[in-house]
Parts: sequence; C-alpha cells; structure tokens
Amino acid sequence: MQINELEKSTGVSAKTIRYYEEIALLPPPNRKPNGYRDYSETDVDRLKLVSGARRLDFSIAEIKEILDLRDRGIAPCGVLLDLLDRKTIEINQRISELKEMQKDLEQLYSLGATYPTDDVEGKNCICHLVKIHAED
Amino acid sequence: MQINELEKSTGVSAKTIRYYEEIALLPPPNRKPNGYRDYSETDVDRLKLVSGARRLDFSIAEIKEILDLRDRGIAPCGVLLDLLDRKTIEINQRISELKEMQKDLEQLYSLGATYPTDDVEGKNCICHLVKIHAED
DNA sequence: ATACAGCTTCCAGTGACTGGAAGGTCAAGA
DNA sequence: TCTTGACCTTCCAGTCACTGGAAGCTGTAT
Repeated sequence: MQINELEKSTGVSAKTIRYYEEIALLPPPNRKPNGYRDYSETDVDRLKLVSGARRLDFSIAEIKEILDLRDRGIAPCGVLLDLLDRKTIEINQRISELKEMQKDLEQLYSLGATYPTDDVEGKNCICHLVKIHAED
Repeated sequence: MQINELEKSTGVSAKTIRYYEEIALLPPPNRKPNGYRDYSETDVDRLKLVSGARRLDFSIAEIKEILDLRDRGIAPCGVLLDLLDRKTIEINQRISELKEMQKDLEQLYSLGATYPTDDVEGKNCICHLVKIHAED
C-alpha cells in the first residue's frame, strides 16, 4: 500500500511517517518500481504501536528503546511496565501542576475583573498581580 | 546590577535573560564601561512579570502582546483578562486529556502485569495492548 | 493535452530555551 | 606579580517532534 493508505489506516500523517523513517523508528519500506513507498500490514502494526505509545505521551526515545529490544528478539514487557509506571508518576505530577495553575488563573481572573481596565501606571492593574504572583 | 543578580532576584537563568533580550521581550539594558549588562529595578519588575506569566503557561507571543500594549501606553487589562479566560479553558482541556491517559496507563499496567514477560511474537505481550489502544 | 492528485527529496522553521566554545574582566590569595 | 577562579561577553549549534514549502516526477481522468 502507498503512504497515503498507511496514513489513513493509522491516523499518522505522511509527513510524520517519512520523519519516523528518517530517524529509524520505522524501517525503510519496500519501493514500487516508480520509487513510491510500498507498505505491508507489518508496517501498519508497527506504526500503530508507535502512534498508541505517542498518544500515551511516551517520547520517541522511549519508543525506540522498546522497539529496539523487540527487534533484537528480547521481550520488552518488563521495560515497558517500568516505563508505564514512571509515566504514570510524571503525568500525575503534571496534573497537579496544571491544577495549581488553574487555581492561580481563577484567582487572578476574579481579582482582575474587579479592577479598572485603564490603570497602566498604578498598582491596580492586573499586570501587577501577575508580577506579584511571580514573587512567591 | 549584573545579570547574575537579576538571575538571583527573579529565578530566571542568565542564559534565558539574554535570550529574552535577543527576542526583544526585554529591552537592551545599560552597559557598564567594561561591557557587562547593568540592570535596574525596572528590569527586575518587567522580568518578574514575564516569569510569572510563563509560569501560568502563557506563550512568549502572548506575553509580548501584553507588554507591547503596555509599552505603547495602552492598558492591557482587557486583553489579559481574555487571555486568562482562554488559558483556563486550555488548561482544563489538558487536564482531562492527561486524566484519560492516566486511566489508560493504569489499565494497561494492571493488564500487562498479569501477562508473561517473554512472549514477543504472540498476542499476549503488553506491546500488543499498546497497539490495540491505538486502534480506538 | 491538460489538469490535478499523489509521490519524491531536501531544506528551513517552529518554541523556548540550553550547552558549549573561545575569550575578556575582576578580585583575592601565594 | 602571577595565577586561580568566578564572573562576563558573543556566537553557533542542538534539543524535541514535527510541519511547511519548494521543485520536480508519476499516474489517472477528461
């Protein structure tokens, strides 16, 4: 199948597929006589794995690690479980960071909304609040 | 004050301060006779505003917009309130995405933990699960 | 013949820094 | 006086994961 069909059956753009090939995340595919890339079901499988892992926020480097193990005939399940574990922790942390931000934003908003909107030089501009926030 | 002191009083690295100057987010500071950058309290204030806004996940472009308004004597409060509003929505969305991921990761982990860790070719490897996940 | 979609390669840009090389400046200590 | 070490300077390159665009070839339909 051509790159366009692979794109459609995986949801990964042709541009990105070529990029993945360039960084050796995907093997160079067969070529048709006219030079067009010619993919197989194996390629679909591999790319789906990559795309699924990306959606779970794994980095390219992490995915490469997993695939390299598999390509060398070593079951990557142990490594993958470790990675899942670490990723879970990372994402939890990111969630609480975002929640913190959310709280700050809301506080800033409700404070800012009570302020005049044309007080540039004075202390009552919302800009001042952002600055204060930074001083924590 | 030298760049090092500005770094200490804002928490922004010297490297980043020079970068902010390069992209015209900060004005070129005065120079001492020896060529060293010489900052004032005004610079501290401005950089604290930038750093506070960055911590709230505003992009450099958004901060530039705000500061450019202020530099031209226009109170940016209205624009800033809009921005706070949009940012709140964005962050909420990101939080639910991350929570989705978290759920997937946990599910994958508990499923994966029950699987053998050496079944590379078969369907019982956790890799297969990641792939399946991508097919949703 | 021509239009148009799809394919190719290659080069450059994104955002927000970060790292490192090569060299100038300054104060303290042997 | 020399030297060490901590500053400072500029400039160039690299990071991550793509994305955009130019220039040109191929294939199909009209």
